[in-house]
Amino acid sequence: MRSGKTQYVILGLLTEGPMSGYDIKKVIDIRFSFFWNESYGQLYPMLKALTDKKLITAERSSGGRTKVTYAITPQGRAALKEWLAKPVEKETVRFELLLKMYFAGETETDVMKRHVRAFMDTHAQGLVLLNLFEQELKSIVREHDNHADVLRVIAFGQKVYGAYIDWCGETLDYLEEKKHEA
Amino acid sequence: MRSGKTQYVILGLLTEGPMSGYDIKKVIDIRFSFFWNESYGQLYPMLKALTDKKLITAERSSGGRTKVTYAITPQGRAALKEWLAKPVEKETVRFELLLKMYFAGETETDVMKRHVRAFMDTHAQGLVLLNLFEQELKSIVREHDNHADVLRVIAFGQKVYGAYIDWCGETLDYLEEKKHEA
DNA sequence: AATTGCATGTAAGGGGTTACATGATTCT
DNA sequence: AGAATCATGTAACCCCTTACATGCAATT
Repeated sequence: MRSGKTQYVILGLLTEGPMSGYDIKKVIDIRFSFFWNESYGQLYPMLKALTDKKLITAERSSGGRTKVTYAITPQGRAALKEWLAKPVEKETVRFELLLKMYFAGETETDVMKRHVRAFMDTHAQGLVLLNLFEQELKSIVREHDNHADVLRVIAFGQKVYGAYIDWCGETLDYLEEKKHEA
Repeated sequence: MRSGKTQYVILGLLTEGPMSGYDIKKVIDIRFSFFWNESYGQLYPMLKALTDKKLITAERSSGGRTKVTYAITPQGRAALKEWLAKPVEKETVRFELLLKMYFAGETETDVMKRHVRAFMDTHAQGLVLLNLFEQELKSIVREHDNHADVLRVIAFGQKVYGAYIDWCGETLDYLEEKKHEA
């Protein structure tokens, strides 16, 4: 039982209000992207399963386009709360970049420089988005009271991405030196 | 083709010298644990597959205990180098802690404090191990010339774990305040 | 008229963990 | 003698991504 957290992402998002599977996916892609991801292949079957378990309700729109709006039930809220109380499982991270850095001796220094620079760029871009998201959140008057919690989540991303970028800077310097040594 | 990087971990480690599957697992568990993981269920079948593909050779020990020592072939080295040159794929990270922080409104503040403190503790311990590993590396005379590269990998862990711990400190303060507000 | 976005869903297949099975060797 | 560690391997099972299929609605 490594995971099975898809259900809790769904339940959690539905506490903010009813949504479709498509909406949920969008929110995850945009707001959660730096710490979470889900695919339709996980989401849609799970929405069905949660409906069967009565943790959420499904309402199919009458008329033209098929659209299913899901809402959380009291049982769903209880299940979410139960999970929230459970200890966080040890996450298994996998950094391909570090693997390559570890084996850097088997390739050229320029290859590694490219990898580190690419890593730096993507995370610098990510940081920009996080900063934008932070500003956006701070500007709008608090409609929901989870604002402050979300800011903490964003702060995590900012700190960690900052650390990544720092490391990349140092490592690029190191690689530059290494190159001239050889 | 999300992954399939197990093979390159094996090839990479075997560049340092011949090893058994058991050895490889140990090295990954101890030295790579903060950025990589592998299970026997992945390792052993992959060792067989790599042997079939002639990227590594297998030598079974004669006598008592069954032990298979693997060594990299020139083709294996070439395959590794080829992979090293390929761009690093976007890693998909999943932080259950952040998911819970995002939905913190649905539970008690003390619950979140526990989670954050646990996260802080495990990574503080991890940081100690990383510092030890760094000292150890710096103390022994460089037998292999990959020392400096490995130090860079360790530095990544130190920086990122430092960022985690920082964030935990801030977040614990935030949660403390939040608790007294309510 | 065509493209993009909205919207739901399934099937196949790969990646990965866990649990189990088996047995030798070394340490206490 | 018993426990821990060395050592290899398999099978079941789950999680997850990718690719595909389908079709409506809004935009350009």
